[in-house]
Amino acid sequence: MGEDPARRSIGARRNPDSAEAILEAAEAVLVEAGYAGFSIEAVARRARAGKPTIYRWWPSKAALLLEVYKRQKRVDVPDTGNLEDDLVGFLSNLFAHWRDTSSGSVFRSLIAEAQSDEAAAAALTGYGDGRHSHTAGIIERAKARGEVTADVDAALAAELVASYAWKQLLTNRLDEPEATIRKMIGYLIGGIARNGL
Amino acid sequence: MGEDPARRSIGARRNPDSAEAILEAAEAVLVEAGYAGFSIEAVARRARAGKPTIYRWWPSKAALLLEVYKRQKRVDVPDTGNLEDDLVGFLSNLFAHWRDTSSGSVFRSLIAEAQSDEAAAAALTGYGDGRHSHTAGIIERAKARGEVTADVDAALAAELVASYAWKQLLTNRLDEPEATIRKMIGYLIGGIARNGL
Amino acid sequence: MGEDPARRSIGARRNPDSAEAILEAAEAVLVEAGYAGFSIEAVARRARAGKPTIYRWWPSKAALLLEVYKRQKRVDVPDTGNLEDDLVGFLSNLFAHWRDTSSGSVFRSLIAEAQSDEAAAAALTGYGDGRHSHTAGIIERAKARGEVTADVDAALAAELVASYAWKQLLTNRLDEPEATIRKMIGYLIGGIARNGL
Amino acid sequence: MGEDPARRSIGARRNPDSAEAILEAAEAVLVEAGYAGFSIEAVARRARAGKPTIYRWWPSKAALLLEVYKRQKRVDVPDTGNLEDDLVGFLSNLFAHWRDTSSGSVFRSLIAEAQSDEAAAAALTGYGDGRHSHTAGIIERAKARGEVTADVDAALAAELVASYAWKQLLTNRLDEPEATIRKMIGYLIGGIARNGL
DNA sequence: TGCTAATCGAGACGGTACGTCTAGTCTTTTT
DNA sequence: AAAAAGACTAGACGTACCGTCTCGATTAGCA
Repeated sequence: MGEDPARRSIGARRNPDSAEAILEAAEAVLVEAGYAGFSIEAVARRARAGKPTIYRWWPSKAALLLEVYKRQKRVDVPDTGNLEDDLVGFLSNLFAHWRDTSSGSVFRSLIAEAQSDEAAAAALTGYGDGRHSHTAGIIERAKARGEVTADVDAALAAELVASYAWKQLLTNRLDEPEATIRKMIGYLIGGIARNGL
Repeated sequence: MGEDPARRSIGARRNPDSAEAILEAAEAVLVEAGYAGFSIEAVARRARAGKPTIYRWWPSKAALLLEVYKRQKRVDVPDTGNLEDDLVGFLSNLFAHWRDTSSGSVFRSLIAEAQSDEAAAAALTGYGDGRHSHTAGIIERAKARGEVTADVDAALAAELVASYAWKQLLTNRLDEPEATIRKMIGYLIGGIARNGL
Repeated sequence: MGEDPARRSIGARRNPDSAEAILEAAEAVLVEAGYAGFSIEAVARRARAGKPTIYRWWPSKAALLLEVYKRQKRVDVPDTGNLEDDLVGFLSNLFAHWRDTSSGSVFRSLIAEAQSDEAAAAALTGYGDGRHSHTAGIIERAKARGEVTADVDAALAAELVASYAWKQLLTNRLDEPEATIRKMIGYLIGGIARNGL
Repeated sequence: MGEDPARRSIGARRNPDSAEAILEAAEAVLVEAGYAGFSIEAVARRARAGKPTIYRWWPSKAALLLEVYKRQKRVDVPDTGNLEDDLVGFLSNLFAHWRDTSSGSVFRSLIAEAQSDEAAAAALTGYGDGRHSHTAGIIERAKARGEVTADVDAALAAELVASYAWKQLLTNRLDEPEATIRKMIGYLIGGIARNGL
């Protein structure tokens, strides 16, 4: 931040101060100017870093975005002993996290970038798989408690939850009332078919 | 396409040939170069049109994308008399459509564009709402047949289906086997909870 | 100069105001920052022009330099009726011109550029030939007056004079006293050999 | 060249192997890539040397160029007992030397560099003066033999010869036939004026 | 023998400029 | 009035070099 005079090389190895400054700048630019204003130039300017320093460590905008996203604090996954509350709580926390921190902007941008950048797409897939298995854990716990049928594919169900989250994020609808989320989770858990069918 | 010598003004009104050429070029560019290569410049070059001609009729990249998407043949919504088959069929058709035509590329691009362009976001929301009400129709039909509980929010359930479709599109997973789709739809209809809970 | 707001396109043809502004800026940059500071970026900045506008009309730094040089007022070639006075006057005028205007900087830069740019080298050769034939005219006139042996190669003699001028320019010695120039011209006209040899 | 593993420090003093490797690399780069491709970076890469090692001993590109030039074998100055043959021989040898070795490239580059680097200009002037006094020796010898008028300024005449050489070098005309050189030298020695004037 | 000091290769650093691409605006000419 | 054409300013792209810096290893000469 306030360190004037500028950062220098610390020898033939990566300067963590520079890396830090760049990641912080990237996040700030994203928050302030959005994905449209997110350019390597802008990040370099903001971080008082040279463009080559950025390109040296992050070969693409996507790589930078991904690392910025990874640095974010993770959202809490509640454990209430009840599947519905767990899932509703998870989604509520996630939406609040995306709304109130820069995470939402960052992740949206990452998804957008992945639509034109092969590497970003791959990174996103890999990253997403990891996250989903995390979410699937909620369902596995419920399975262990006997709340969920044993033959349910937890990963697939988790994917469904994530899909909903993605779409809300991408369409700027992170402020759904909890009731709506609960209804949605209700459909997933209880189904929409009439009993007896 | 092949009209040489170049199109000319046809007087004080929109030249439908130009509009057509531009939309076709936009689609072609998207298919051949992807969203990354999709620029007004490239479309103008391909369509042998001036950039201002494009900007006159489509104020943004998003508007052009949206119209290209709207021109696409719609996907069939089957009516089998059975909710599960209807939904599985719908998703299968949609994935095939996205896979086999340019629609997938176009829609992906539109979503990406909406992440940095306010107008695109609005257009996408509006468009999506229309589409969802269409999908919701499938559920309403099932409700009428008594397959679905009367108090189910068909729009929300439709949104859930759409969410899944979006995520598969955005993560390049349009080739899921029908069994997976059916399992997913099964969770939505029957829920994942154990009977009696 | 003072025209704010900035220049705009004047339709599908070259804007002479831009060309003018760029050439003036190029000259100014060269005078103020020298060849070392002469970059397309700097010229664009100074001229409030886009880089592509410069590259559109001048494919290389050399082309720009050459045009800047050509725009300069030409140096007077005196006609005193006497060969020695003509040549001394020509060189004195040339040195003064190079010293007192930007021409010297520009031409030096052009020669330097030609050492690394093939196109510049070609342009310089072509341009130089034209100039030398001009200088050779002085000698041809003297030949016509009978001052010079008929079989003298005027072009070669002119080249010799030009060589001296180049070297003085390139080594920052444009302030030689006229006596030195006259001595040098004397050697060319009268030779350095003892009479009778 | 082939010394693997790399050179190391040999203690608190200059490593002559490194100096040698750098000078050789500089020459090689200049020959292979020309002045345009001659960068400290490229020399360091080629020499397997660190950039600071180069900067430590040669503060500028010019200094490096100058030392490379000085290392070159000097051109022979013939002593035929006849002024014209001496000068023609000298120029012929010089042109051949510049053509057939890397000297030409190096010296051209040095002159070019001197147009934007003050230090290079100074070095070039100093070096040139030394060389000219050498060339002037030819004329002094002729003066001693009585071939040349006693009041002739040998240094100035030598400068004129050097000027011609520079210009031929800088304009890529080192392949002039000896006849042309002889004609040029003839003008210098005998003048171009008609006898009796 | 152990310490100091200078040098080495290596490579990162903040910067500047390169030449290309696209954005979005503008004007003229043609229909 | 609208089309084509293409120029305009602006600024981002990703790369190459600039000259400086710090590192860790190396070795000579001084203590």
